[in-house]
Amino acid sequence: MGTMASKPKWLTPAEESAWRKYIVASRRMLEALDEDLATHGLSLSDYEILVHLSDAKDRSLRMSDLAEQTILSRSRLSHRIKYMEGKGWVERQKCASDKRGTWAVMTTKGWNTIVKAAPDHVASIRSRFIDQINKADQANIVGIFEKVENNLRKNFKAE
Amino acid sequence: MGTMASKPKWLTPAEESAWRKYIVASRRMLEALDEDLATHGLSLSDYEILVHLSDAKDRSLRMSDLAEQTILSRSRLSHRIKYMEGKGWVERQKCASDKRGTWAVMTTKGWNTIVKAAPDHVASIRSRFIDQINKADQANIVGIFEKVENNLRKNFKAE
DNA sequence: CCTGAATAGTTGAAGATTCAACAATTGGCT
DNA sequence: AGCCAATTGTTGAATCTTCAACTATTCAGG
Repeated sequence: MGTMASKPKWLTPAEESAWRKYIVASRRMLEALDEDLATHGLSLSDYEILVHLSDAKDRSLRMSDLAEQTILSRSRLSHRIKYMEGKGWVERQKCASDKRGTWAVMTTKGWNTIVKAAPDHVASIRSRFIDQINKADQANIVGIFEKVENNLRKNFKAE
Repeated sequence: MGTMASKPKWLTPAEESAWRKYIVASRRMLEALDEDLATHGLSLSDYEILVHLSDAKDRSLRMSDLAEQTILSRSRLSHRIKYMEGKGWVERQKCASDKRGTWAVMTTKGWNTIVKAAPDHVASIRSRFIDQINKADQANIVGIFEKVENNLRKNFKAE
């Protein structure tokens, strides 16, 4: 990135509007989802962690894979897993093949927790997001954010 | 919201994909913008605070208005302004008409800071978001997130 | 096989954010 | 006027996240 400045090419009103609408609505929606989940004693990251574990083979993942899938820093995940271990939702197991590694393993209790929370959470996602957009928009969203992410990846590599 | 559960109506693969793409790309993009701004010693919220102040009459806003415009909790804003006061970007002034109130007033130093940062920031927004989407998508985005937000407001009122 | 660089994961402290309680007004109502 | 509810803003503690340092291990190359 660096100093890209030359002549600032300001946003047009339409662009600005798109940007602000997006930012504001996104933040509020995330907040709302988080609140909904709080009913089940879960934060959004807790939920994501549990989802990825429940999708994984043996409901287990190496810490670093889990971190990547959930877009959490290793450190953050480590702290979070400690908390979740306390709750009895996950356990840590030493990894045999790579002695540096740790498996995060979902417990039955963790499984039950997410099974209970999932329907409500999906319903919130639906009512707060999916239901607000039609099929065509869905495809658009996918396309748009795919581009956004590819672009990020590209620029990141470049540095 | 409450207990909405009846039969969980899971997301279709297309819906799920739209949702995940959106979430993941959004998070990464925000991160990237934040990093870009860090070059100028600003966080995204600092920037937002300064922008809203610089748009306001006399570059001043009541704390609660500022909080609303930036979507920050009052407490968070209060802490943040303390920090920014330390940086010399803003000052607090007692409000005469309402003795409970406080004005947040942007200083010249604050103004200079944002003037310096703005071109780069706008350029990041452009390269990481706006440029990835065409005119039609822009209109779509506006429409979608307008609906999302209206819906949130509605449900919020209902509670 | 040995060495140095890279990877996995954790840790404690520093920094940021939320939470709950609080003081000081203001506003509406009678 | 007098009272109670609501509003404004701040504060300190609790919680969460980032940051930088660290250990242990693996991997690649000579």
